[in-house]
Amino acid sequence: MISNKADSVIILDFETTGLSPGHGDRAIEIGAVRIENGEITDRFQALMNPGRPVNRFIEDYTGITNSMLCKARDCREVMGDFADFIGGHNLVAHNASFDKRFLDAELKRISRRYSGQFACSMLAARRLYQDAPNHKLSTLIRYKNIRAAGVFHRALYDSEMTAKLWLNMLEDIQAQYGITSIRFDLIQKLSKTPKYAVQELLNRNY
DNA sequence: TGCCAGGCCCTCTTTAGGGCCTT
Repeated sequence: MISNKADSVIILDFETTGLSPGHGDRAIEIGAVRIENGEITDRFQALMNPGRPVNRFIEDYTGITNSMLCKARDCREVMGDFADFIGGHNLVAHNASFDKRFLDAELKRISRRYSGQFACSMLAARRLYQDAPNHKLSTLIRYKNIRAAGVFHRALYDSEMTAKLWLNMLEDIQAQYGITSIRFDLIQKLSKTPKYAVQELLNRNY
């Protein structure tokens, strides 16, 4: 088991009506896990009613139907609970720029904020696993031989898979570079480091 | 009815364009 500051985080995933909150898209499901000391210690999952129907593509892509969303709680209620769940934790998502846009937009609607920093598992994986076929979440799970027993594109399952990938990355950094206490900002710095400079960054033992 | 984004990265770059990722 690993124990360091970088893995005391909330790992989250949104399912949404589309790609852009700036063009009116809304969240329809939030899933998240809390990781502490290398283990999942808490979970959050909720569907939320966006106030309008989702299109057929989203129903097929996520398995979340309009019938399910009609019975779901309002986005405002769910996001209020989720803001309480994340508290002041640092946050991780796969392609974090996407989830951050929706988190910011939904919390703005209820005048809530968060104080944690975001890290992106996809950007970090692009540096660490440069030989992977691609850096989609499902591909990286297979690439790392992580046990998967569920269906991708549901928020809680994707957040759990992202959490397992995140822990694998921390273990790989620890094993390959001997960094015993991996700080969250090292992962953020790694994500912005050019590929050719990754080895140098990690060899510095931060 | 059809279409709509945005951040990051790479390169045949930087006075730009296109692919990757997310739903």
